[in-house]
Amino acid sequence: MVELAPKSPFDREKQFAAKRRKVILSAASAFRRRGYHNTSMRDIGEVLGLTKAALYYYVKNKEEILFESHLMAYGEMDEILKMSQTEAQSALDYLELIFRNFVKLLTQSGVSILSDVDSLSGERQSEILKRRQRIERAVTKIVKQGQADGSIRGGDARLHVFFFMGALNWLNVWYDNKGRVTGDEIANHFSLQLRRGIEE
Amino acid sequence: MVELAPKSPFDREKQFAAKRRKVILSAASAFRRRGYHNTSMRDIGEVLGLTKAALYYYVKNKEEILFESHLMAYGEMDEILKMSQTEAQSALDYLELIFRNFVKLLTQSGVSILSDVDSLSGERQSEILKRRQRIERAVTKIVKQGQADGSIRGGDARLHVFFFMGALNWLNVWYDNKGRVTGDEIANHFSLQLRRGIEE
DNA sequence: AAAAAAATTGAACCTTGAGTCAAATTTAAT
DNA sequence: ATTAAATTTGACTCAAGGTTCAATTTTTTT
Repeated sequence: MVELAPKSPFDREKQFAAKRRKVILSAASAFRRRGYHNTSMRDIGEVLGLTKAALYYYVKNKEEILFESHLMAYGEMDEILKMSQTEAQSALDYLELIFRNFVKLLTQSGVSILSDVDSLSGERQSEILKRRQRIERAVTKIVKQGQADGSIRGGDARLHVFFFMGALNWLNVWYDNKGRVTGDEIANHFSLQLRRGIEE
Repeated sequence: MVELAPKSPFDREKQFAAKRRKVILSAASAFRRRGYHNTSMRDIGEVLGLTKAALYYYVKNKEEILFESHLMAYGEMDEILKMSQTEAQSALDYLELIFRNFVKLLTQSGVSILSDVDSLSGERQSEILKRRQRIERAVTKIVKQGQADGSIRGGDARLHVFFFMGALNWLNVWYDNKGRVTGDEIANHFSLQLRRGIEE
């Protein structure tokens, strides 16, 4: 409840933004575990010691929370994709690195890929789908590069991608921090399985 | 609306069971596409030319539909798993075959794996989770056999399984019969990627 | 064609949970 | 300490959608 006391006159906005972010992250985590519709505004507030009414001070409505949590996840994934590719490595190496970081993102940060896209309506839904597509395209592009540079075997690049992106999404369903398997172990295992699955 | 006219006095039950099954399959398909909570009883009825009230002649409530569609999917998967394993083949070959059939099941029959398990309550939820576990265990067992007979490389067998089962579940999200890729293509592609990913 | 059983419906009921708002409380600034 | 702004709340409204049921229509049986 009590945070580090802010002194300078202008962290107002920051303070607000930070708490808003907390709301969204916390909600996203609940959405991931229980699903969007099985999580009430009351539930979301409770975790943070707030009434559901208080949430509306930070967000316009529930859908906005879902929307923003999607944005957040895809934002992080964009960051990972932006990592500069070392010249030396093959496209496969590059892809493996990206995938490893995706796994880390999902297992170690609070961020989670969400799938209740259908609960978003109109513009928001299509924006999120565009973001997902953009990521899929970027990854597919790398796969194609790999097929060109000889590090990745042929075949429908999109199918290659769907396969291992599926593994990633499914991770969200079963992975639980408290399990015996650590995020690093998963990252290692998964990136090897990815590599073997598509290498030349 | 009009079906083949039944004659014998005893297809009553059959008739009823058949229509009930239709209701469930149709609903399952909608759940898969739009999600459980984004599909109203009205929606479900509409597809079949029924009022939502009529549905209650066939099912006790909405949750029962979700429950039964899960059962149906896992029932089919159990069937696939029951296929006798030819002595000759390695565990990896066997696994590949099973996986291929899983993919076919999801792309070609109306059956779909559903994920709204959290919308089931109490007993039902745990029964479904048990069924899923049972399948996962059976598959994991095959992987372990493969590691023993030398056809599958080492590593945490459960992680091997989660990876490609993820691909399977994700399939449900993006695959659409009307797309350019056929179910067979996917089956071929996926089973190869599975094999390569874990072979010794 | 009448009677019985099966199937379907329209109209209501009821619960849940999202969203609103004026008032109360807490925190920061003077 | 006082004031003002920021934050939170309790009580309420409202709509959506699941569920019920008596009445109606359709189908089957005799």
